[in-house]
Amino acid sequence: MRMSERVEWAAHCAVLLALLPDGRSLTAAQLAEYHGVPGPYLAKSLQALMQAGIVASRSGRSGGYRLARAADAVSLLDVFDAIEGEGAFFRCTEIRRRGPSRVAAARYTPVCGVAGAMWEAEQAWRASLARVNIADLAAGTVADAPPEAVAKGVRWLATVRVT
Amino acid sequence: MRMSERVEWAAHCAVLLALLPDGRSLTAAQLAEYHGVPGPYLAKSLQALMQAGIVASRSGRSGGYRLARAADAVSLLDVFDAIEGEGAFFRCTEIRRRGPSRVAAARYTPVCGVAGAMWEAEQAWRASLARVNIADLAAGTVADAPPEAVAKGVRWLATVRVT
DNA sequence: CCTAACTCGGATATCAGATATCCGAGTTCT
DNA sequence: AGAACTCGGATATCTGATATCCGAGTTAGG
Repeated sequence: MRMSERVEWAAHCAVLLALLPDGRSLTAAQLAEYHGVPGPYLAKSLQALMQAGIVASRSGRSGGYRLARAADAVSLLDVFDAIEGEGAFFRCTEIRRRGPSRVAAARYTPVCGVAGAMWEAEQAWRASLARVNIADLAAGTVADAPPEAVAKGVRWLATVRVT
Repeated sequence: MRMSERVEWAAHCAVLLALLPDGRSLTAAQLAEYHGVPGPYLAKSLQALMQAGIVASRSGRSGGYRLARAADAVSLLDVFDAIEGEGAFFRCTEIRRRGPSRVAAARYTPVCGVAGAMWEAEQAWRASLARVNIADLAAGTVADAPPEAVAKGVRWLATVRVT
């Protein structure tokens, strides 16, 4: 069970957008270049972030993407759900209601023990991700990154066409 | 991101094996019939449980599967890992080290913030699953199942060929 | 001891979802 | 008003999961 790489891309894009100066935005192609990922495919993930209301896009000649709300109001869980969809890891197919021990469906408890345990674990996972927001990650990235890498990033930002 | 149905099958098989009378075992075909799932494919999952040391198999004319150790020594996490493999949900591809801000690899912190948060959430998920063992699930299944379903299960067990 | 039947285990087709890409609709600046 | 550039949804390719089969090995019985 592996999550899509696009979650990683989307998270890093959100962090970069959070670090932009006020009013500045970046195009999908620029975000792709900065992260070294295929541009047309990254666009698909940006569309998903758009539909989830995490980023806002502006069309036309000076268009681009920016965060749609404050960075500390976007959790890592929001980003994950935007890319992967909100379906649970575990989907109970009610196999207890199949086979020779089957009785009428109404007689069973609402959730079987296996599904309940899986659901509880998933809630723990979601709660942990919900505690992390993009502002935290952005601050951590700047603090932890090699100073030279930050400087190169700033230089790159000065180079690219302003949108 | 969805886990394989085989995890559900494997968990229910482990529960059923835990409920068997001492010394009794069931063949792959019998386990498949009881759960209403495709036999030859379930066998693949049983092989995975075998390699993980969760169940033990006996070959030959009176062969079958039984739990390899006490039911309370098998966690739901053990079953999950046996089926899905132990690879993490999130695999960091180090995109921070790509693109125009790249510097020498040695200058970076060991784990980036995004990967760290993902890893922590995954640990919470695993810890929750590790707290649930097959003996608990077996007890809960008997307690929660409709009495008639339990009776039908016992009758079925008396019907099938003893291995 | 030999036979025969039945079991598990790994190798093999089929299919869905993810991956990667392209072109059209719409918008903004000149 | 025109032109160029942007986003957005529809389209090929491909890896991994799904479902199945047959052979090797083992056990009970004659």
